[in-house]
Amino acid sequence: MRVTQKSIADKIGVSVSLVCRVLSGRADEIGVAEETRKRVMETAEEMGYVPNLAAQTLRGKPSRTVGVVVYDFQDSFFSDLVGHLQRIVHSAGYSTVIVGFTDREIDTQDLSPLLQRALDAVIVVGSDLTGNVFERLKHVPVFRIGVGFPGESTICYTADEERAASELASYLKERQVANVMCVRHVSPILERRIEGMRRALEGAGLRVESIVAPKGLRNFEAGFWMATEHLKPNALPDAVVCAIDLIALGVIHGALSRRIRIPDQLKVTGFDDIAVSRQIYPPITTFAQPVVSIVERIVERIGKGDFEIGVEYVYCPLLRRLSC
Amino acid sequence: MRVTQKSIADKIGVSVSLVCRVLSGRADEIGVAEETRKRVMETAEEMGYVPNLAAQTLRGKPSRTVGVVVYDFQDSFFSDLVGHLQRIVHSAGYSTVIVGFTDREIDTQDLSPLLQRALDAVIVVGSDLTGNVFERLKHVPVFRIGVGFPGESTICYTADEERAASELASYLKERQVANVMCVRHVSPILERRIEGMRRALEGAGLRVESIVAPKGLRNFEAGFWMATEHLKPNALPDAVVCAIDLIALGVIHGALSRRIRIPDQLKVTGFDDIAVSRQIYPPITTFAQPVVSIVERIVERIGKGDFEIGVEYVYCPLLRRLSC
DNA sequence: TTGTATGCGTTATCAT
DNA sequence: ATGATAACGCATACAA
Repeated sequence: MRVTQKSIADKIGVSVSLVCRVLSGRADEIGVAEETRKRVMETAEEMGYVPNLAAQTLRGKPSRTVGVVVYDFQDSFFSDLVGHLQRIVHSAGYSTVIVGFTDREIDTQDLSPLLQRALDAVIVVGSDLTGNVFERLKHVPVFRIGVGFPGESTICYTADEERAASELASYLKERQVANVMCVRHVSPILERRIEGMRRALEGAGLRVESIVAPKGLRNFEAGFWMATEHLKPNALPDAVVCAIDLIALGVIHGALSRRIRIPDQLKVTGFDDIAVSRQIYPPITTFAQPVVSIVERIVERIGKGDFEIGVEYVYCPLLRRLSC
Repeated sequence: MRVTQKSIADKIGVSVSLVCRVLSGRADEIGVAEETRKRVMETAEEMGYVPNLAAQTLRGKPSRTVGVVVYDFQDSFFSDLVGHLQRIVHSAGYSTVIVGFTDREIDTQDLSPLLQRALDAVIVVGSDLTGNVFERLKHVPVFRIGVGFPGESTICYTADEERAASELASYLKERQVANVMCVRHVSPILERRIEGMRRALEGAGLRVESIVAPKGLRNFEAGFWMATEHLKPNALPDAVVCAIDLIALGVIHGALSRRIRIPDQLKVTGFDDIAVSRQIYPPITTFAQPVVSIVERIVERIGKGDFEIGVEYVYCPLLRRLSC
């Protein structure tokens, strides 16, 4: 049996409420004999008392628990993000209950770990989630990292894709790129991002060809497929632009395996700055999403109870690396 | 205010206990008028009733929650693992409370999210954790993925490193490798693994040189440092053997950036088969830890309440790929 | 300075 | 077939 306030009280022959007052730290506030206080503290320590969260929660105490919904655990952008999130949230004294999905629709059943609990907030990571997910989470503030959909009641931190696109256009021009290929994809969010890039590139006078990956290919595979099916060594574009690093990774893998040299013969760009992008050779030119500061801001807002709905666009600096 | 059994009872003018019986599914078992049953169900649905986990837990119902302790979130072996774990655990009807650390000692405070909760089990992922972590988790069965330390009361699934080492030795011999470099490292667990490999390689008649990375370098950086500081283009070893893929990734990055061709001039091997190892070019020859089946077995055992202490050695097949 | 009583939401037991 | 009551562990208002 686990140690409760009652077991402590019984042991030293006082009442439960006295023990409670001491343990909840308001001993002096209310007035408790110093000696009693000491005895309670010592006994609690000695017996290994740990407060029962269920009981506290039932009494209405905030559980200091944050729910996390992760769309695609296979994309290391998200799993890295969860790592940071976990660390930052925890150092602010919260714990995390995580629910994740890869490549499938979410149903209500899936969210029950979050619905059943008293949560201080929910953080949704990953963009390919539609509105019905959020309708179930009405009783709790929802923060979202990624692109939201119109009319949703979340506090959304989104990459400033427009600015990124225009920065990319200038950079490619500066590097004498004239012909570009884009990898298109089933994900509506990535479509949107790559479409913004296409517009910016064409606006800057570049020629853009879009390659649509077959349905069912995941990110890396889509990039790999594009490289093996559409990169003709004798008619290469100057650059391939990708919506995320994982796709770029696939392009680079496909290109290198066909002995296409990067970046001499072909430049490749991504988005997200996942760890691998720095770890492969050549490292990928990409945009850094400032995930740490986003998460820090979110945790800070959770602490302050600042839940004002809205979208904030976050600047993602271009990291010029060897792939481009 | 959230919907409770009481609010449902009030609305349709019956007692709470009746509502409870219907909602907990034992309506027929005890005897409830079909019509009443229906009305309760419909009202609950309509009002959006969700059982209060805290109350259920307080009553002693298993919370169907599994605690997860992750040592190094930056190593994608672990973050991938968390993804699988999350998925498998969840599809068996459990939720996960995750606690993570990177590069620092764990103190009791850190574990409080786990200690406070009623957990069905704890799964510890990552090996560089000492005994005092587990002492605090005496009241709950602990499963461990990775190497345990002697005398610890956990149910441990460990890679069969001995078998892997001997497989590696045969493979390298088969490939006419005579001189090998090993990257050594501060982590005691990785030290142990690489030491086992060294023994096997020398036993097979290979010459092995160990390079010790400076303290403070993390996995990738240790590999990178080794490649840039110790690979002399005019005196290369035939192969570099690494304790994990992340270190191998660093070696490969360092080698490629110095125009050393892999695998013609230098072979590189890793361990873990993280996703990147397949995604970079050339892909890394490595050992696959069967994480999915390990996690599945653990979840199955949690369900059955089979908590018999012990160590199980798991076969990790060698995946022959282009880096070697 | 300390103790008693009450309620959070759910459920098991006993009573009607 | 349905209702009343008590208990889980904690925290508070109130009484002593």
